[in-house]
Amino acid sequence: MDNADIAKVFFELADLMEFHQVVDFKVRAFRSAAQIIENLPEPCTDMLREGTLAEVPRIGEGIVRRVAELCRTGTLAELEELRKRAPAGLAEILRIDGMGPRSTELVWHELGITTVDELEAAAKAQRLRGLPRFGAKKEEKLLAAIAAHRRASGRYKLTQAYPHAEALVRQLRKLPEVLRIEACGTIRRRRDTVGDIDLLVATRQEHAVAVAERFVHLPEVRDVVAHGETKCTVHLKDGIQVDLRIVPPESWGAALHYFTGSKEHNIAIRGLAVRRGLKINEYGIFGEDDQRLGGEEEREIFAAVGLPYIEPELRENRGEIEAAAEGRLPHLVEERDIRGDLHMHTNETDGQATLEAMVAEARRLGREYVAITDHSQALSMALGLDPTRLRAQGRQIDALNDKLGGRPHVLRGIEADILADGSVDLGPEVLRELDWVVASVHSMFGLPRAEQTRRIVRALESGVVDCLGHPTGRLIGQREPYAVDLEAVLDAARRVGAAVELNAFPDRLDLWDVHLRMAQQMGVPVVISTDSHAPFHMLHMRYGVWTARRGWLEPKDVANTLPLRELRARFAHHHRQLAHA
DNA sequence: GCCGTTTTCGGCCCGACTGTTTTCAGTCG
Repeated sequence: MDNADIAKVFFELADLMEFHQVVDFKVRAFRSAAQIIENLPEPCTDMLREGTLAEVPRIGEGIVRRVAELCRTGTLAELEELRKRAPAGLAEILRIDGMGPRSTELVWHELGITTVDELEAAAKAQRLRGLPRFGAKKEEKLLAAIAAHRRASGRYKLTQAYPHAEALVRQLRKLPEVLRIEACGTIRRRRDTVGDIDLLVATRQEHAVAVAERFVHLPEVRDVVAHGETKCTVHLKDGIQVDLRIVPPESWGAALHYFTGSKEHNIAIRGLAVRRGLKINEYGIFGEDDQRLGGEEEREIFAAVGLPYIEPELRENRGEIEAAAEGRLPHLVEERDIRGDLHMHTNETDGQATLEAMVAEARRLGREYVAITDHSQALSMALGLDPTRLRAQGRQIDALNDKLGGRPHVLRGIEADILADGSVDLGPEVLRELDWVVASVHSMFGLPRAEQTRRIVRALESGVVDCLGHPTGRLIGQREPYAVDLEAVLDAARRVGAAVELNAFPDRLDLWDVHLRMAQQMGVPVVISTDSHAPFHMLHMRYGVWTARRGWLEPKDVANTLPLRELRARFAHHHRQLAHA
């Protein structure tokens, strides 16, 4: 069982316990344990074996015992017991907006409702309104929520939601009443997927109603879920939910911190505040007798608990508070640190633009170097290059370099397929003519974990690979990562001095936060690349940088922040090896 | 279930909105 499997069990356990009036704090403890296990930097099972699991904060005796049981038997006796007592469909009902544990339990016990379909039927037949706290309006809202649940089922890619957030912010900023505005929540923390868009506005008290009114009437809004004086919720025309909060300017910093989250980070910060006799809420920092001590700027929140400012991307309660307290917060990489882009395609294979057009865009963006890495021959559906075509492209690149005088410097590269047996698609006699070799898996995603791991490790150990492309192969919302022991892969990369890619393409963002930290801790360089198939894709670099920041990466961890000469020196060993092959 | 410069017991973040209440529970973030 990997960390995600174990986390899932604890999430389910917490959900089921909620139906059975188990002490709320116990449920929360399981849920927080699930979240922590999901994000552990190494396999939970290894930590259990080594006895280090219990050292993790908020993982105690009870959780360790259950993890051991899980490893031994594959399940938990108490989970099986609860599953027998609560029908499986209740978990889905719990995800309907407006249905919490108490209401779900109520409709189950009173009306025997155990599925979303049954809930919908009961609402339509007006059979819910007899229950306490259920009325005609609640039935109506539930029907709408069920429809929304079926439509939206889940989360949006950050790269889908972010432009919406930008557009809404741009429009509201034009209102004279709006003093400050920013998107918070998962958008500001740059998580790869977001459930909704959180907007925060600062305005004078007397203007709050007017701002809320303007917001719910924006042209993008399809329907209004809630419309209060300080809080509104709407759905946009494409289904995404937007929450707007309105606060007075003196509360801006406190609210910005509060609505940026994460929830776990906020709880930890508030816990520190409580110990200092302070109260922090979205309106400010308060001392004895509720005396207001600050909250206009976000920095004041951290200062109140004795910490330096913590970047939003780090706020997941994954050690950032301890790091801040000890003065060892990372100096996160920024987009302007990026000097080159080392993965892109042209219309020689499956790209949409010519070599010249791609390089022209890189020049416009001020890149110092770019690597042209078209597909290799094995990827026939993308018209992969054989040695002859690759050499012809190389001559074109040489000519372009002469013409542009090295602004940017264009590197001859390839994205070579890693074949089923772990060999690299092109031989050393061809690869030695190149400046940059990316190797990627594009087939046989379903191999068993051990085999997939062996395959990728073998490709790295060939010694000809500069960078492993999109190491997990996931496509957000479409394809799960392939089963692979990433720690073993990273260890192989470290041994042979290869980099791993952070693929900035919106569907991929692969690697992501947990892996990036693992790579950093193991000393494996990361390359942030756009995998561009068209000139405008090069703008996706920002998504890659955001993801890198979530992985605590500093410029020194990212190889393409290096000047070209140093980059070449760092990977020269592959090319020396090739020359002698 | 977890945790401890106030504690091995007794706390555990906090406020807005809604619908149904005749004073508030449930839900959400």
